[in-house]
Amino acid sequence: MRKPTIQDVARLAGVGVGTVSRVLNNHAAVKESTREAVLKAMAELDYTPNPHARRIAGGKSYTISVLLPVMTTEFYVRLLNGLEAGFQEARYDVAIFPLMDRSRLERYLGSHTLAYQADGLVMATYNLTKMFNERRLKLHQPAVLVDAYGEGVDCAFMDNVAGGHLAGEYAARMDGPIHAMWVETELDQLFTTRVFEDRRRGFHAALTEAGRTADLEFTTSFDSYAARTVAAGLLERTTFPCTVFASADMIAGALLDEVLSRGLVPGQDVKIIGFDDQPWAEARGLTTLHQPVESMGYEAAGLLLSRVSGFKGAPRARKFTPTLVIRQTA
Amino acid sequence: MRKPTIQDVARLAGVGVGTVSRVLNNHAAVKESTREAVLKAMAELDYTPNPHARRIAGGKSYTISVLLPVMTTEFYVRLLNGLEAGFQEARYDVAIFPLMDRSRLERYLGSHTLAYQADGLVMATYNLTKMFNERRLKLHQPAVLVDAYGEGVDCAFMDNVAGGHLAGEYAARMDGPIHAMWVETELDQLFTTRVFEDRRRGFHAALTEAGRTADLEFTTSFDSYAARTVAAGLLERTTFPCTVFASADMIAGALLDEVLSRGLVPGQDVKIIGFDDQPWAEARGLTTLHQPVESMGYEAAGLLLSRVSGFKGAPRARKFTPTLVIRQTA
DNA sequence: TTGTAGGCGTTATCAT
DNA sequence: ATGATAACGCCTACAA
Repeated sequence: MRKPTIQDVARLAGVGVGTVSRVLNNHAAVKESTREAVLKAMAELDYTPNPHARRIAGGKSYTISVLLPVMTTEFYVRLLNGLEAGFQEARYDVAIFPLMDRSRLERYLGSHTLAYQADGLVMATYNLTKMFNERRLKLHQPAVLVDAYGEGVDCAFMDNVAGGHLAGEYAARMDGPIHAMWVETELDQLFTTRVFEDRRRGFHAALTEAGRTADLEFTTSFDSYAARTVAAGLLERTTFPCTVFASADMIAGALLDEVLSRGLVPGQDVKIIGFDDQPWAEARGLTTLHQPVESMGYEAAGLLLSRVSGFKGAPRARKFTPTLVIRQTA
Repeated sequence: MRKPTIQDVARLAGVGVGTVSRVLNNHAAVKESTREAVLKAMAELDYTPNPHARRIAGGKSYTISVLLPVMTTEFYVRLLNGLEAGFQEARYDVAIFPLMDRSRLERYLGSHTLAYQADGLVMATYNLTKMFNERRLKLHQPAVLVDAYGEGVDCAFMDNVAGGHLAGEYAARMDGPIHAMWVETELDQLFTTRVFEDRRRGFHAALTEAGRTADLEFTTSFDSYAARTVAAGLLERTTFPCTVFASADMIAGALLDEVLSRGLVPGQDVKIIGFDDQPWAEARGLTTLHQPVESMGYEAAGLLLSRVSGFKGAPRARKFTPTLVIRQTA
């Protein structure tokens, strides 16, 4: 009752193991009739190749590892969807290795894990290649960065500067003071991300170009309760009408709550621009920046797959740009 | 510059590969002096064993696969933490295979994926063993259910009935009408979970035992905006003071928002009991049910590891019980 | 076009 | 206590 091997298939089909291997990896030159015979034998035995053996024999294991920060946000679900879609088309499996904290990272850098043994590695949000270099560790398989930018590596990333710029352009056209709510960035030097910094840069650039400046600016942690408190502070100090760029939908949602609870009218007294286009954004009429996250993931998969297949060209960087979705709040 | 192998280590240490393998798996009988020599050589070469080769050689790969529904909730992060802690102690790696939808599941059932080839399999939330049986597929490695219950398999699960009961007992002691807010359960027959149904059963049982009954009951989707709307409806219809069992903290949070925005006093006009003890629950003073999720994951890891090590006893089921954390809202 | 044989990195079974 | 050596399941020359 043990799992059938390539030998079993060869025997049943009356061919050599080499031939079976050839049809398995559709290496050219297999007579159609024998190919069919082999396929039939495989089906009959319910044979599936052993990825470990494949890998060990110097071939591919058809597995891609994804190093992903553990965040309970919609963003990563969408990213995963895009990645999976791309890899699945090429019949690759993806295994996720959650990066919970720094100690976890150390383990991966220890380089004995399975993550390290797949055909390719995708690193989301954090550019871990730096670390590999610093420690003079060699990456033994092709890698791609997604939602991050790095020199010398293929990468697919979101242009948060452009996103912030779009928000700024739009806000500059509104009457009344312009405010902003930013998100506190992580302090861990390893796990640091520049998204909010970028959104801010783009936003300010756009305002400047339009001859305007930001009035009040607040920073909050990425937590709806905290954001709500900060939003209250903002509403205390502003005059109306005003426009607020809340650099993440979660923040925008909290602000929206606070606005409504004060009997103010969103889109009129307070114009709100979010960022992310969360699933609920449409229902709440939130004007926000939509990010093509799935496309970014899909593209990253394509970049990596080309490397896995032997592509040797120069590193490629693919930039994705958010689009402004105008709804009722602004 | 290729990765060092056991051969390299053996050569450097001046011993045979067999000896190196022995110290690697600390099989008995290796002279202390040679063991040290081998260890030194491994360190020097920065050697780490190849899990694929280990697996192929009939040994173990020291990798566990976790089949996990992709959900952006704190719950799964905590669960993962517990699982990882358990496996890590035994020096096992864990690879996560995300279950996004039914088609994904089909692939895993196809049984050729790497997920299927680890030393053990943990299935979270969904009892996939049923499916394996229905299709007469054989699981080639030990499996454990976590956050799910199943006959004939080891499992570690949360007693949501008991949790609901605790909420009911507590609510029954309050003055005024008792209401409840439930969460709409998924409709996919495969991906169905009974947690909210269980919480409800326990809750009603407790009320009955106390000679009371639930007054208003609402159902909402698992979304804070929708919940807020439902909460508003509830507050329109009730009299005060009242007590509300919100069967998930996210729902409780939305209700709390609505209560505050109406100038009502939580814990006085409206007593709120949540479920989950989310990170923010303490800051908001939410009375809620705390689930020992990490412990559950840790225990599941232990159960699986014992199987992987050859334990043949009858299936074991470990039940974990939530505890009521009383804060300001009730 | 196809079969045979060597090798991938380990573990396990022999001897010694 | 330890060193050869045969598996493990597959891929890839090489030969036919």
